[in-house]
Parts: sequence; C-alpha cells; structure tokens
Amino acid sequence: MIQRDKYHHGDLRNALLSATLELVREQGTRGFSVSEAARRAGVSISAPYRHFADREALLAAAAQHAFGQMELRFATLDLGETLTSRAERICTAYLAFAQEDPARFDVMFAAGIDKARHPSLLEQTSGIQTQLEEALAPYVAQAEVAERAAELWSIAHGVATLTLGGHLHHVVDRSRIVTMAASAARTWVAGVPGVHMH
Amino acid sequence: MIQRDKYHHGDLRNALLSATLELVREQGTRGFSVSEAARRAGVSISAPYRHFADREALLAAAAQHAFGQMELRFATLDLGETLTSRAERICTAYLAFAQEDPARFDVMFAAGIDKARHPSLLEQTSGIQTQLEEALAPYVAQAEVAERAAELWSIAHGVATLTLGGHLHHVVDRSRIVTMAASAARTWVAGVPGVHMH
DNA sequence: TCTCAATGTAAGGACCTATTACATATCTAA
DNA sequence: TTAGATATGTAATAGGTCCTTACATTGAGA
Repeated sequence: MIQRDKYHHGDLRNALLSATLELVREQGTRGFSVSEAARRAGVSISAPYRHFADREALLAAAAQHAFGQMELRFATLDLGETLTSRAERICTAYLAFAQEDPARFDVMFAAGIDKARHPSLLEQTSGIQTQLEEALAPYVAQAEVAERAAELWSIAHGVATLTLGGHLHHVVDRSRIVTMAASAARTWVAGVPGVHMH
Repeated sequence: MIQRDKYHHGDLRNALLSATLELVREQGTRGFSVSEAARRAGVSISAPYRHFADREALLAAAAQHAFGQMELRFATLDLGETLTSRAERICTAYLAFAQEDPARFDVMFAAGIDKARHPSLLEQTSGIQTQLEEALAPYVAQAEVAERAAELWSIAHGVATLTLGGHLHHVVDRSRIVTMAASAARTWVAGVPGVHMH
C-alpha cells in the first residue's frame, strides 16, 4: 500500500507487479485479480489497463521478471568443477528458488499463461536451457548436451513442482526434500557416460 | 450435449464432469466455468450446485476421476523384470498419459485446487507413490524405496510438465520427447546402487 | 507558457459465482 | 395406490470480475 496524494501514481507499473506477486502469494494464481491489484496500489480499477493489455499481460510481466531472477541466480551460482557438483547444485538451487517464494515460481509455470500470446516467456525458457547446457558442456558429448540439459532440468523441475503441489508430503520429510533432489541429480550423473571425470 | 426433455437430467453429475474436461481441453483450466458446463449439459446455471459445492469441488471431482485413470494405467502396465525396463516404462507411460489428454493432466496438477480443502486428492497421490514403490521394491534397498520412487516420479513429472508447458519445444523435437524421457530414466537407473541386476 | 502525450478516473456492459425461494419428479412405506 | 419425504431441477438476485469508452489531470518539452 503506497501513499499517494497526487493524481498520478509515479510508479504504477512496478506497484502492480509487486501487488500481483503479493496476491498470488496470499490467494494463489486464481485468487489474483486485476481489481484487487489496483486497489492495493491505490488507483482506480481501470488504471492498470494503461500499463497492461489485460489480466494475462500483467501476469506475464510478473513471470518475465521472475524468469530474470532465476537466470541471475544461475549466473551467479558456484557450480564447482565436476559434473556431480554441477548437477547437484543446479538441482538444489532450482528447488531453493521454488521454495523460497512459491508464488513467484507458480507465476512462471502454473499461472496458465498462453505462451502463444506471450512468446517472450519461451525465449526466457530457452535462456535457462542455455545456461544448463553451458554448465554441462565440459562433461558431456557435444551431440547430446541439449538433451542432457533437458533431462537435468526435468529432474529439478519435477522435484520442485511435486513438492510445491504437496504430492511428496507423505513421502519425503520436508527437511529431506533438498537431499532427495541432490540424490536424484547424483544418481542421474552416475549414469551419464563420458570420458571426463564425474 | 445431451437431449433432455424431462425436468430431471438423469445423469447430471457425470455430464458435468465430461463438460468440465471438454472445457479445460478447449480453453484451459482458467477458461472453464461452472456456467458454461451447465449450459453444455443443458441445465440451468444453478443446477450444478446440487451436485458440487462450488467450482473447485467440480474441478476436484474431475481430478479425482483422472487420478483413478492414472492408477488404472499403472496397474495394467507391463513393467518387465529389470529395474531399467520398469523405470523406462513408467516414465514413458506417465508421459504418454499426460500427452494423450493434456487437459486431464492439467486438471490433476495445474488447476490450482486447494489440497487442504480436497484431501482425497492427496490420498490418490499417495496411491500413485505406492504403485511406484511396489514397482521398484524388488530392485532397491528397502530403506530407500520411498525416496527412490519419489525420484523416479520427479523425473517423469518433470518431463511431462515441461513438455506440456512448451518449455522443451526449442530443445527436443516433439518426436524425441519420449526417447528423452526414457533416456533420463535409464541414466538414473544406472546410478542406483543395488545387489540386484539392473 | 502552451500544448500534447501519458496516465489517471468514472461509468457501464457482459460474464461469472453462489445463494435463496420455489417447482417438479421420484421413491418409499402405509 | 397414494401421501409424504427427498432429490433434483428453475428463477431471480447480489456482488464480484474483466475490459472498454469517454473524460480529467498532469508533467515535460517546444
């Protein structure tokens, strides 16, 4: 909630992005509404439409920002110098990113945004994929880097989404989820053939 | 769309479940509405509320039905007699299940259903987990069966959700997704320690 | 200083959820 | 057979959402 005595907000676009994440945090992606975001930013219900074409565009912008954060996270991650450490740290970092703010992760992957209408999201998806490929490149045959990166991503993404969905709650203790993710990555690495040390 | 000249529908509950899946298929989980489902079933807008407490309850019932189908699928799956074949076939079957009707899969995992309000979904989740554990049990140390099953599930789920989200589109050719899923499973199995043959 | 583009508001149409009061059909037991 | 009682439908309505259109205000540059 921002104090606003002026007619113009000053930074409505960002205020709406914040409110969006806040709302998703409180009520889930479906609970989010443009009206409520406007209300929290202290402007009229129609003001957001000056900045975003429609409800989905606002969600997409929030997702875009979140993808940027994820990319930054990976870019500044200490990967280590073995395939095992890299796979493990990527998996655990991915999971941590999801767990430290589930709403942000949901906006990226579970908000039902139509990618055909927001192709920039798919470009950012490619960005993540590229980062993974670069991390694996030194340890994996050139011809299969892309698919191997996708495999690793799938493992990380699977653990993250099943956990956030609550589907592993009865299986793996909350405190052990991270070690399970690392274990999955380690186990997978052990099966990756290659001349380089693992 | 069902012909109905009588005052009572006769099988409204099931008609609504069908309409729900049909709508999600056409317009996504967000595009679905109770009103439209009622319209397609040929009843008044308030009729569905005789059978389902609210919109979410209808979605949850559809999800429950879908979970049943998945369980049946796994129950009738030829697993083979090696850990490799089992992991591979589970992964590819999971992916096939998701791809042959993405809407059904989305209702299960991406409809934003509050599991606290619909705990039966989490029980069915446990059912799936149990099936996976039983498939792995002969090949994996007793103490780690649960976590290993969760790892395998994560791989399968990760490939399925990333694919349906379109995030692997630029990476892995549509026709190769299935082989990639199998590859991920195989690679993982190679890292699973155990006295039994793989 | 004046003007214009950007950014806000107000009002309204179309749709959705969910509730309440009422209508009709079906089932059960005397 | 028939009279409730119960299940399942409708109509009407309140309140919320999305988004558009017409109008208001402001700030920044000519």
